[in-house]
Amino acid sequence: MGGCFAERLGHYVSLTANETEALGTLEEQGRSYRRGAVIRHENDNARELFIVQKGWLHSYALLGNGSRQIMRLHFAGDILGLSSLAFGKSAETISAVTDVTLCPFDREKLATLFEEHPRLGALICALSIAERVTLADRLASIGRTSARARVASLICELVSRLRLSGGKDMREFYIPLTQEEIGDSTGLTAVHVNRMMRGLVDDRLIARNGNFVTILNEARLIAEVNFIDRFAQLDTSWLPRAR
Amino acid sequence: MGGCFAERLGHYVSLTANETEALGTLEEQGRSYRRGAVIRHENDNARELFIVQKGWLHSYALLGNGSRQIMRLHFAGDILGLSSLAFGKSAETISAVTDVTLCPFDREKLATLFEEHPRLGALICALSIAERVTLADRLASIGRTSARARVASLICELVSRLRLSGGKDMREFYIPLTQEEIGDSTGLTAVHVNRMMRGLVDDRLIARNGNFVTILNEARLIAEVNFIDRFAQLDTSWLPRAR
DNA sequence: CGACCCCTTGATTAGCCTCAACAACCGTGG
DNA sequence: CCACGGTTGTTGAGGCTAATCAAGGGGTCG
Repeated sequence: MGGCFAERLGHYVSLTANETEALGTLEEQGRSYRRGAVIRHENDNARELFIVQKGWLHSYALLGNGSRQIMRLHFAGDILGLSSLAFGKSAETISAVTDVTLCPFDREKLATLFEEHPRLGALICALSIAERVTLADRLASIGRTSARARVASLICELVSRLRLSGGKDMREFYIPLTQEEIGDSTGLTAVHVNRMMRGLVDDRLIARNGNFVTILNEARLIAEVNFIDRFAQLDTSWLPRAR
Repeated sequence: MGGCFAERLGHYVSLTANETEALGTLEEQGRSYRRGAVIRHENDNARELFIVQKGWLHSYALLGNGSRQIMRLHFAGDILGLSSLAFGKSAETISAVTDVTLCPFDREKLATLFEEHPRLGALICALSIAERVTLADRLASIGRTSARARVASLICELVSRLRLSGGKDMREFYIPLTQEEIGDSTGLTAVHVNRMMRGLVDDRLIARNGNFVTILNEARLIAEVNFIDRFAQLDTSWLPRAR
């Protein structure tokens, strides 16, 4: 416990002792939520951000026509609720896909961080930009590719992100998403997601067993998709010096 | 021209003399490009950012299947090329929709800005987050709404953004986009964009005359769409103190 | 055991794409 | 000044993809 945020940022730069300490003082006690819990509704006033310590979450918008668009899945290490920095309220609903533990910290304390540790402020800025770019990738996937490619693309994204914590050689993944959730991520109906997954299985690109997905032919899977692994290559060379 | 950037950031906070000066030193001489010029290709190494001084641009991705997804339209005052902060290269192709003038400034100088003017660093961070949220709005539009609603939504977005510089009472707008570009923004074909526009005209929601679009029934237009005007309400209350 | 959720599959429908043809417009060069 | 090619807008016909509607099965939790 403690240091969720430092651990995350430490992936990108070597933190000084000063920085690590400053990050430590941001965080409050971790909080746990049950599967299905709503952490925050769209338009809730929000002065807190979170680091995900354990579990899966997703953020989504509910539309007037009753449908839902999932914007992003969040795993351990991800920063939640950045939109409160820009708007003071949540732009999306955030809810727990599995049981989760979150490390909250206050938005006001980030101001101090920007003042006293400009390198960390700039790094957070870079992370939010990287998140925007992955959203743009998904936009291209949904706007301009077939249903099959969208599903394959989501699988590629999950694989790439899960390997960050699970090791580069992982081939089998536990994916606690319903087909409806996959549909809401990819702009498809659950029924059609089912058919597309079946197609991928029939073509031996993947195998499925309950919520476990095994990658059988990664080369072909990637070939069907416009997948770019963004977070693999964050450039931190321009950041100011550490304090 | 100095001060493009200061002018933009000045919309959100009152800049101190110190801050204005610091922003002024960032900028190099403005550069002009002709309609259709590519400012930057996807994956170009890029150490520069730009502020748009005049004209329209768009950023887009070209997919393996030959199609294009336009991520965002950029107008006067917008910041271009933020993705180079995260990756050191451009995540998207940026090109000029009309003749444009851009004010470039160097990425390295932003590091100094983060150090010496933490408030401005935090503000830039907030702006990049706001941009992410508008991208998420478009994702929901494309993933979960009909062709007609997507086109209407794009019109609403343009109207809202053009009024920022043109005045709140504007009802007629010059929109220098081809129907193909509208399609590439909304995930539709040019042919279908044409039919949807025709529908909006037939229903007297809008009128068209060449590239001019007049809003006839804004209430109904908005009612068909899940439109939220994000930039109207940027929250800067948490920012650190100015220097 | 029943209720509910999720997955699966089939049949049908609707929305958007593709292909095609033509008109209008623009900038260019003869 | 006009002829020309190229781009953009417009409209129709037909086809394909994904949605909708529907029904049944398995699993889990109370």
